[in-house]
Amino acid sequence: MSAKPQEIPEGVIERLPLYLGVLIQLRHDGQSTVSSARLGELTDVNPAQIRRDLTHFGSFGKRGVGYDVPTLVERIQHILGADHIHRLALVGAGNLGAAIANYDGLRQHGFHITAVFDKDPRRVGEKAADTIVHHIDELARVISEQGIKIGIIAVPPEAAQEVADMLTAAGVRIILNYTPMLVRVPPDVTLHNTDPVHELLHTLYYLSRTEDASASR
Amino acid sequence: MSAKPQEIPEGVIERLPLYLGVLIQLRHDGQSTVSSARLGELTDVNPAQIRRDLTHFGSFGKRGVGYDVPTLVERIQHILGADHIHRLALVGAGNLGAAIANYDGLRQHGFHITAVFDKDPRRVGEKAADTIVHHIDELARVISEQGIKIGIIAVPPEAAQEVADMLTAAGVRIILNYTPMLVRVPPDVTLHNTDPVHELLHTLYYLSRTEDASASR
DNA sequence: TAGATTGTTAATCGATTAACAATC
DNA sequence: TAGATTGTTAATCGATTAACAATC
Repeated sequence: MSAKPQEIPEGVIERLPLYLGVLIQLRHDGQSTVSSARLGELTDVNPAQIRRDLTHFGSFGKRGVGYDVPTLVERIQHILGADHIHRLALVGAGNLGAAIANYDGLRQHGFHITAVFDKDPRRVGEKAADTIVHHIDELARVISEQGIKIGIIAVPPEAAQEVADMLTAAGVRIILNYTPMLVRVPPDVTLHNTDPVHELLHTLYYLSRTEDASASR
Repeated sequence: MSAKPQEIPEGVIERLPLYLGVLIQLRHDGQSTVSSARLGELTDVNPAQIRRDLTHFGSFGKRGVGYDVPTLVERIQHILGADHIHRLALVGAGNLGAAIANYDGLRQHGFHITAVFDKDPRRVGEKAADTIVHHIDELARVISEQGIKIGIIAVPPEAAQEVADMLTAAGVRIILNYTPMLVRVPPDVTLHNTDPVHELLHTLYYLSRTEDASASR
């Protein structure tokens, strides 16, 4: 009630995972320290911006030296809440679901898929990630038993809204939607859409521009 | 040389696909006109912002009435360069590749996957999207023959950079990278990374905040 | 100490929004 | 005409960047 909520700009939070990715790479390469200048090169972010972003959370560097890589990794992980394990629910065990389940980048960041659901009885009982595929009717029970707060939707588009509703009702707070459907969720649930079409349309603009330029006599 | 390049803010270009998605939905529902106010509700964007965004490209509305839905759809598609067909190359025919190939949201926006490649000889010759899987050694030939400018990387992470290099060398200008690897491309190639970890880490911050709040005594 | 690089302030820049005259 | 809603200006807001004193 006395500590103010410290309104952090959205842009800062978006850049932290970017810094983190590069820092983990640096740590892996055995770099012990890194300057904001070097980090700026690697992330295409202005060094002053990096320093300013970090000061929102404290002072992590040493003047004249730079930032200690392992320490900064831990600090950012802590800020993001990525310093402990999170259980995920994956709904849909088709091609897309299988790709996500096999992807171990998630595990490296502490995201463990501990529940997988599918509607198709033939897929129920199969292995996926490190668990067994449940029928979707079990969703509410399994998710609340495990206290899962993060869900991934990888079902056919027409089922997306229904699945989102089920996840929400079961207590999920973050939803990653891999279908192109716009789904509605209550205000206290954070939704992220991952639609290749969106990205393509966006970049397409720049392609059209340069092609027009070279095509125009 | 005389018409100035009309520097359009990045944010504007990012929002256009969002507007387009909703407008296509509205058109499908038979809505003939829409106001910026209504569009604002549906997209969570300030109506003034929508109007201002559109004026970068002309005046498409009618005062007192709103915007004609089919017309605005066509205008935005034209601005983005999505008013004609684009051929795509997909590299990687595993689970993820198959999911992308089967996804018909791409086709609806004029993105046709006309070339698929894989390293595994057992997959070569299989059907994928509307075409046959080629061996990756054929990549340069097929892409340049078809004049493909957009490529999707859906291979194991360790091969990402190599594939990016091959695509770039073959003349591809836009790359969608579905691996978690940070790949390097020349400045005239636009790269988009789609990494679930990034999104999750980002949203996680907000989850941690609210949980801390309720957990702190 | 001299050199380097942070943390932080102040200046710049650009994007968002409110307001309203134009006009359908 | 009265009501609605755009296009556009001007005001606000916030984010980025340059600059530099603090300090390792």
